[in-house]
Amino acid sequence: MKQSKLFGKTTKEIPKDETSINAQYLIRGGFIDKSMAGVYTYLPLGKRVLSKIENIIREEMDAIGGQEILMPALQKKEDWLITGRWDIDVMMKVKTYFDKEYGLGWTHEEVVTPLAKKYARSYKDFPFSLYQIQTKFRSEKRAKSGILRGREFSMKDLYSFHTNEEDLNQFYEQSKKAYFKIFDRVGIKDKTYLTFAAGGDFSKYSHEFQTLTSAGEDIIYICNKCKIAINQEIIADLKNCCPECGNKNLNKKKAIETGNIFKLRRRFSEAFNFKFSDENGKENVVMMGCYGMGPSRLMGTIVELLNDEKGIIWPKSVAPYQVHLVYLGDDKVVLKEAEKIYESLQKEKIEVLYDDRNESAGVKFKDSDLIGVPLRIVVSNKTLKNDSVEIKKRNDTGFEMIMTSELVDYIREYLDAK
RNA sequence: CGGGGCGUAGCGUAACGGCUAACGCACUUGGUUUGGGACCAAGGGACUCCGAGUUCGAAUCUCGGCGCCCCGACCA
Repeated sequence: MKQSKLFGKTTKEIPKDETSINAQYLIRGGFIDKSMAGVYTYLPLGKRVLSKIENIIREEMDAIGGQEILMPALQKKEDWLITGRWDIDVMMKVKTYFDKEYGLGWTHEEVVTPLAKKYARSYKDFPFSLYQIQTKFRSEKRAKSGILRGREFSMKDLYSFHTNEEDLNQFYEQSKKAYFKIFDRVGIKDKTYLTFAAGGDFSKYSHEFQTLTSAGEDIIYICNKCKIAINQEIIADLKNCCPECGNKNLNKKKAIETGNIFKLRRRFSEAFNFKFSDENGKENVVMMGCYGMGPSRLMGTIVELLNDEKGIIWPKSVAPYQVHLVYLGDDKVVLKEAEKIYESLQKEKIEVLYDDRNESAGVKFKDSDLIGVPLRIVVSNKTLKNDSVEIKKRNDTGFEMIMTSELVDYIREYLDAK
């Protein structure tokens, strides 16, 4: 992508009504644009990051047998009345000209349960799991912290269906592992803790995945022994969650909830009378679990964690581009060489953002630091004297000179490295 | 939803109740620059959030509304 044609602009000034790091850097870098409180547009750069995060999640959900579907955001009022959740305050409602009401989905049990019931009646159909990545709507009383808590946001929600509790438990454990794989791949695993949290009216506890950051809204207590955390909301139940952790081993921290998994058990299958026939032709109620994770919140969390005073430091896995090719000077020969490199990298299917703008070196470097692409390649008459380019890693201060002819191999090696 | 703060050009800010609402960034045109946010010159862009009121006169004061941010509450 030629930066001169890229829609969106970097800015020097911080929007005065945004104080969170993620919002400031993402807006300044031209990743997102605020539409209203808690509602953002993802600009080309931001959309690329979001898509990459979504694809990582997609791959890991597929790996545990999840099948991707897409359910409606516009939902039937009747099904919400069945579960008694129509009048919950986070529910956004829309009304037509003729006063017909619909709900905007903030979760999808009310859609997925009737759906699953329609197609799965025999024990032979189980277990299975369905997921989607979709826009959710929640009427947050107070949207805050950029894309960490919005009223409209991207969410992956997976629902699993089982004939018995052991099978649910087994899948539940599998999903924990899948979640940590995702956190690992997007570069925030070492700050993310499995956390005991309140379970609601259908199971005593749920598990959250809490990522340590000062921008977080939750207080968790991390057990120094077992590396498991407990949400402040249920800290009184400490002994049940983690018997071996005494009070003195706990470390109090602020964190953001980056995932949440629930054993729904029979809460929704009972409400919708979702039963299956077992081997003996006897009917039993289906067991369910749900597993949520927000790609947009994950994106904000990554920015909160991985940045310096100059801008964002994207992990390779989710960076909008892999390489930022920067050309300096106004020399026609240099420009031509830069174009050549740009084309050769594109031919090699390397994702490259090419700063072809007629800006001063300072502007280009500042923008490059802000956008935070992992590898920066500088082409100037200085580097070309030696038939080489300069390569700098965003997360490193030094740089090295590489022969132009060896550039593709260098990049490949860097990208393939863990 | 309670408390606090703020609404002036795309963004950041300035302007005692008193001339045509000023400046920086960004934008347009021309020229000079080109390894860490360059310079010169000439431009364009504002119903000062909306509505009422006070006043000879309102961006400025008063009231109401709307919006935005922060703290708290809330977040199966």
